[in-house]
Amino acid sequence: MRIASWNVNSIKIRLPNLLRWLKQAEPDVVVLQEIKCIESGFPTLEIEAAGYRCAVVGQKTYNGVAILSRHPFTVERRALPGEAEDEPARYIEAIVEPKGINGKRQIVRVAGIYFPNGNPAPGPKYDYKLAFMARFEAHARDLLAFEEPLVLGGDYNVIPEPEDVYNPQAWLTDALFLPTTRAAFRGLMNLGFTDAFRALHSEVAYTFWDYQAGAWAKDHGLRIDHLMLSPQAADRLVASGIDKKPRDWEKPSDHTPVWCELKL
DNA sequence: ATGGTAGGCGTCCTA
Repeated sequence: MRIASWNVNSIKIRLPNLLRWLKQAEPDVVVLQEIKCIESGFPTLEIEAAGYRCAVVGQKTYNGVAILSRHPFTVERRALPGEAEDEPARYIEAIVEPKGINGKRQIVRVAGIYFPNGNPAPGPKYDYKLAFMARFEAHARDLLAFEEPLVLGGDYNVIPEPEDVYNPQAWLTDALFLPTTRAAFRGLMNLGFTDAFRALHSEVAYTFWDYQAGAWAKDHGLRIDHLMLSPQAADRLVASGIDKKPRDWEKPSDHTPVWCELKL
């Protein structure tokens, strides 16, 4: 079971790249962020033709998340607990149920999350980021109680450690790297989650390169897209990676996919 | 050198 996360920065612009990547990477489940459209504008037919069912939590112009899956799934949540109807579209959660081997039922719960950027900090946007992270942590704690394979994937907009940014000194006051942000992220991790990429890789690696200032050419990147695994998922982790190729294609997203493989 | 780029029901806002 291969599960991936990708901030596509507009599904309309990125559809050709998404279809190309689905074909070559063959993920079972993908969570997308920043689709930037409402559900009726989502290219469901094209993605279904590629073999994936879709669920969309849409929003015009900004944000928006989706889950794609080759296996049957049911959507469990379309927002975090306690969020209002008009809250930005940043969360989707589903239970994926692949065909069992020997008739054995095996499920994996997958959440797709688009955390607030939070800049400029301090300010109301940063306050919102921290409030979102607190709401998310409370829900993640509840989900852990199910003791099931669980993957929380998305654009966390958090640089966890200095080695996850090309120039930590330049990012000390940024909302993605402030001590308060990193502490909130650690609080979440310390509930018992495993970073699927870092668990298997010690090398420097990034998932995002800004469009500006030749960041991609100079490899000035950040690692801000993460797949967090519950203990039951971490026990099944056999591989993970960051697929840099799509960042080098025509009309790229500024993010590239992160993925993990679970032996269910 | 305080710039630069991308996307969107867009002449600004977000990232």
